[in-house]
Order: sequence, then structure tokens, then C-alpha cells
Amino acid sequence: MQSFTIENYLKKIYHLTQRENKPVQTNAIADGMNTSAASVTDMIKKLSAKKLVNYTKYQGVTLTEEGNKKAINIIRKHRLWEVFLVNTLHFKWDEVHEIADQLEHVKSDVLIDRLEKHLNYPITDPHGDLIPDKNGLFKDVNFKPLNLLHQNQEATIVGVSEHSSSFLKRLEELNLIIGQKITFINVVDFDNSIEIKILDNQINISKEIAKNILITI
Amino acid sequence: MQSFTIENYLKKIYHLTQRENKPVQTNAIADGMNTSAASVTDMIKKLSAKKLVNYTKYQGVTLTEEGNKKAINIIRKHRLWEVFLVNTLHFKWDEVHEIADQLEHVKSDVLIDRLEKHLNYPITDPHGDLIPDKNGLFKDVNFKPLNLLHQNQEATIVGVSEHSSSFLKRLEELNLIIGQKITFINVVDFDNSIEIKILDNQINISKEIAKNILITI
DNA sequence: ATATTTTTTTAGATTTGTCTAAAAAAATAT
DNA sequence: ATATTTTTTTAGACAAATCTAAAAAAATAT
Ligand SMILES: [Mn+2]
Ligand SMILES: [Mn+2]
Ligand SMILES: [Mn+2]
Ligand SMILES: [Mn+2]
Repeated sequence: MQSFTIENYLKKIYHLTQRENKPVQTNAIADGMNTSAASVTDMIKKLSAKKLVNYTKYQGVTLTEEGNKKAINIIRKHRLWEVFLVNTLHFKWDEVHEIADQLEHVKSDVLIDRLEKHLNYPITDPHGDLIPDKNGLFKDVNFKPLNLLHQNQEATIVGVSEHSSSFLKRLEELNLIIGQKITFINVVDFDNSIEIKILDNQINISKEIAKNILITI
Repeated sequence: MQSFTIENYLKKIYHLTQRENKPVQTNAIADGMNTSAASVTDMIKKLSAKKLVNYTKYQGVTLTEEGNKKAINIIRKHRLWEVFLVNTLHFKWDEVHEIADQLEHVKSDVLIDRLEKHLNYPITDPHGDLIPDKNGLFKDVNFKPLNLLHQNQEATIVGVSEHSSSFLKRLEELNLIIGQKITFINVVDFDNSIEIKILDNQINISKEIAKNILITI
């Protein structure tokens, strides 16, 4: 019963591991899950007993192969549902995350197969995040933050690394949406903001925004 | 947390009330939910405290207006998801119930609105069960069991009152699917089985089957 | 009217996931 | 090297949903 609590822990540990490649600390999980460190310790012990994480007291956790596989599968489901919500039900990209957080826990492999087929085997979700295949494999791509471009380099927006609704809405206002072509002009010394050309206009965006936009050249 | 336990109780009480129009007994719920009578008594008290059921000890329960509304909303969601699974993802009608039992608990009114629109405002689910509208109102229809037809009456299959996979699969084998036109021939005295004409063939079906097929004239 | 059977409720436990407060360990600063 | 701060764990409790066994009430049979 209630197996989606475990699923949410695995997902959180997975994402925290991606960011920094070392054992995830109890407090980091607690923060990310809006719960207490004590609760996390309790849960870690359960996950460890189920062989879903490697755990030694005071040393943080890493996912076992089994735990990793489970986490990736949930992420796969989450992202496919997001594609469904945007492509089939016409939600906007800033409206789908919370609903997908519920849908990702529905258990039925054949459902996900059919959904994937219906969506025509998408490679990325509405935010440009890669959708792992049935075996948990991610396609190899070359996405990097917009702020790492050089003068006069052209690039195409392919994703975002921040998913808050306010950020996504702001991007839409600026036409900084997936598929959009942009040209890097220069960095403004004073505040590190960035000038870019988009749809024949030159605009200025903060470094904060720039580094959360992923592009490919 | 875990509000779908409550939702499942409400749904079960709703369905049991439909069958016999009187307070639902503890044991009936326990049977239907595969749980113990003691657990049901516990839960009934909680539902009663939340004013979702009317309860007096030893007298069974009925849904309050609030409880009824909630139950109907879950049924609405269940049936819309079943339509989605059959129409959009091409599942067969005997494959969708268990998945819909999970999907029905996803919380998002706008999701259901969009789903309903995507499905083109269906009136019935894949089993011919009516889909209540947003206000919980059911369309008024005139469905009755096939076994109540008279000699030579023509009718169209519009639903089923039994949802087991084995029953649905059997119906499909016999071409007894929704939309199919049939003609009632006669009842066989010996075993109360029924002769019908379907697609220019005459076939015999048991009374058990006949009474679980809903038709309209 | 009494006895028997069936149904329902209570009593007391258990499991899951959570909490706060206190103790222990590890990391950091002086 | 010691003291201070931060992080993590333990101890003990709680709410939700479940269980079994026993008691109580209601229904049924004689
Ligand atoms: Mn998301
Ligand atoms: Mn996403
Ligand atoms: Mn169903
Ligand atoms: Mn149905």
C-alpha cells in the first residue's frame, strides 16, 4: 500500500544525485521533500532494507541499480504524461508538472506502452527533458546552458533546467520557447546579463534566466 | 493523505445503494471491498464524522448529499478514463476497468474538463454506463435487460450490467457488442435460455448472459 | 418465548509514514 | 586541540487503515 511514497523518495534521490555526483545527504532529501530529517532517516532505512539504496550511517545514500531503474521508470512515466497533457490535452508547459506527479504513479506497463505509441515515441518532454526508453536508456544529446555561448553564435532552444511555473511563463512572454532560434550577442559587463537576438529583435536577459535555458548549436 | 481509500468506500456504497434502495449493510461493504467487517465499521465512523454518510449503529449507511456528490464525481472520472483508454489508446473494453480504478483518483478538475473535451463529451463509457455531467446529473435513458424483450422484438445493444473481463470477452466472441442490432426470437422452456437473431444467424444464449446485456428498442 | 445463527461492534494490535525533542556524530572554527 | 555548529540518528508518539478475537445486538428458527 501507498507505494508512491517510496517512488517519490527514489525520484528525489535520483534528481539530487544527478546534480552532484556523490551520496545524497539526509537534509537534502528532507528539504526537497518538505519533510523532517528524522522522517528521511526512517525512510532511508526502509529503502535500504528493500535494497533500493546503499546506505551507511552518516554517509548519505546512493541508489542501487534496482533503485535507479525504478527511479528512471517513474521519470519516464512522468515525462510521457507531460507530453500527453501538452500535446493531446493542450495544456501549457507550465501547467503539467503537478498533474504528472500524480499520473506517474499509475501502475500499468501496457498503459505506458500505449501512451508512448499514441504520442509517437517522443524523445523529450515539454521542457526538453529526455524521456528514457523502456530499458532506462537516455538518448545522448548535447544540450548546454545558453550563457556558455560565444559571441555571434547561433543556437536553438531545446530545454530548460528550471521548471517553476513562474519561470516558464516568463520565457513564454519573451518567446524563449523550445525550437526557437536565437543568436548570442554579448555579455553586459556591469551585471552579467546577456544580449541576444530573437525573432529579429535584440533583447536583454538576466544571467539567471540564461543559465536555465538549454540550447544546442 | 491517502484520500483514495475514502473515495473507494464512497464509490462502493454508491454502487451498493443503486442495486437495492435501502441502507447498505456493513457486511455488504466488507465483501465488496475485500476487507473485514470490523475495518468497515471503523471506516464508516470516519465517513460519518466527515458527514459523508448517514449512520446509526446496526442500521447500515446511506450517503449524504455531499457523499453522493463525491461518489458520482469519482464515477464520472472513472468512466471518462475508460473512454480515453478505449478510444484514444485502443484498449479493449475488458482491459480498462483496473487502470481506470487508479486514474479515477487523480485530482485535477481542469484535467477532467480537458479529457472530456478531447473525448468529445461522451455520454456513455465503453460498457454503456452513463457518464454523469459536471453537476452529477445523468442523462435519462431507457435501457433494459435483453431477457425482458418479447417475441420478434428488435433491439440494439447499448450496455452491460456485469463488467467482469470473462463476461466481456465472451460477449465479444458472440458479437454481442455495443451498437449491435439483435432480434429476440423466443425463450427455451427447458432451461430458460434465449434464442436471438444476430447478423443473420440465430444463436442461443443463457439467461445469465441475456439479463446482463442492456438494450434499447 | 427461547435458542440459535448471523451481523455488527468493540477491544486491542500492527504497519506505514509522519512528527518533535533529545542524543550522538561529524564538520568547522578558533 | 578544543569548542562550536551542523548534520544525522534515536526515542517515543501519533494518525490512518488495517487485522483478529471476543462481545453485543439483531434476525431467524424452533
Ligand atoms: Mn515535471
Ligand atoms: Mn518536464
Ligand atoms: Mn469500470
Ligand atoms: Mn465501465
